[in-house]
Amino acid sequence: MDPQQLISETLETWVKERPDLNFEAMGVGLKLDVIATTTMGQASDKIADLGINLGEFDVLATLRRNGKNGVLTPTEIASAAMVSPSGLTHRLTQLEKMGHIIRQNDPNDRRSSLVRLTPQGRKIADQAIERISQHATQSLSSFSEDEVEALNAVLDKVLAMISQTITAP
Amino acid sequence: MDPQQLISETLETWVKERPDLNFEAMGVGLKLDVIATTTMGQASDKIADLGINLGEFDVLATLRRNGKNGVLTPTEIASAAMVSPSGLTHRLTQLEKMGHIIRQNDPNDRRSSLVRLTPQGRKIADQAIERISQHATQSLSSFSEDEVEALNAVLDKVLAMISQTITAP
DNA sequence: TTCAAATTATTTGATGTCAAAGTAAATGGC
DNA sequence: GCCATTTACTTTGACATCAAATAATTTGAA
Repeated sequence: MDPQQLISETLETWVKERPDLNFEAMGVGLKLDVIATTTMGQASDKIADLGINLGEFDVLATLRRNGKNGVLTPTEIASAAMVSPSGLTHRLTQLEKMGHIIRQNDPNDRRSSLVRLTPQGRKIADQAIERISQHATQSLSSFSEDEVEALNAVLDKVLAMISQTITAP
Repeated sequence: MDPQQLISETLETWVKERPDLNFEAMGVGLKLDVIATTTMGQASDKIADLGINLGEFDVLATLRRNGKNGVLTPTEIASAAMVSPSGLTHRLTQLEKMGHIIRQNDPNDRRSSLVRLTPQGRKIADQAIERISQHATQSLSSFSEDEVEALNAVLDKVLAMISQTITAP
């Protein structure tokens, strides 16, 4: 069913069943979730034929963005990609199988390792970021420059609020 | 790391590495994703001690909102909750174990079944929706009424655009 | 110096999800 | 009325993720 209609019906019926509660803010959350899920799903589709998923792209992108040599430790990647250590291990294993990264010993700390982007991995990362950024731009193409800026501003404000909540629950 | 800072650093480094691409829209998507993920995580935490997760709550809520008798078929629930058939079966099994729903035979169609909310399940659904709606309201408490309305409007516009994309890929 | 505590990465076990196959029953064109 | 098609739900298999436990190593305080 049409997501937009689904959400508005959900809110309407809740108001009818529980008129004592306020659902306006929850509606915002619901919409944000549907939008994010849909958008990420579309982005995932855009790079599916490159053989990687969004989580793996995130790792390649983190290495690619890291400029110069494209080398980081797993800990550094995990913190940048907001993924658990175990989740990262799995992603690195997959990417290594595909030849997009290699794991090397860290000469300074034998507990750790160095993850290095291969030329092939760099190529994949570049193709993926091109498609993803272009798809995003296209998705917002009916918004004016001012509207995008306003959207960015309000999202920044929400993000700032969330950051507070995290540090002070 | 602070999500807001993480996103802005990500965008900055991308601009530096790939000045040929436009990352403004992608930034919007990134922010939406982080906000949605964080918000849903917090909502999940709010109901964790009720023994249900967000997906299970979605099923209970769908039944609870359905007014009068709180009876729906699995197909109806799946379409309202935007979950796959297999995912729904699992949720129903869990909820039945907890005693929040019961599955009955559909007298009119023996392929189908009727999912009925128990009084206990109704109580859990009511507690959960109270907490979730209140948490959402609190999360947006620093926004004015006008700002929330503006936020809603822009999200509606994005949703409308997404609905188009889905039907015409 | 020595050893307990912290750090780093991986493994393990559990969860939640989906796609596709499987099972069962209703529907409708002929 | 018959049988292929459609519909409805469940089961199976695969996958990604996380939390917790584990193993190896470094660090730092006594």
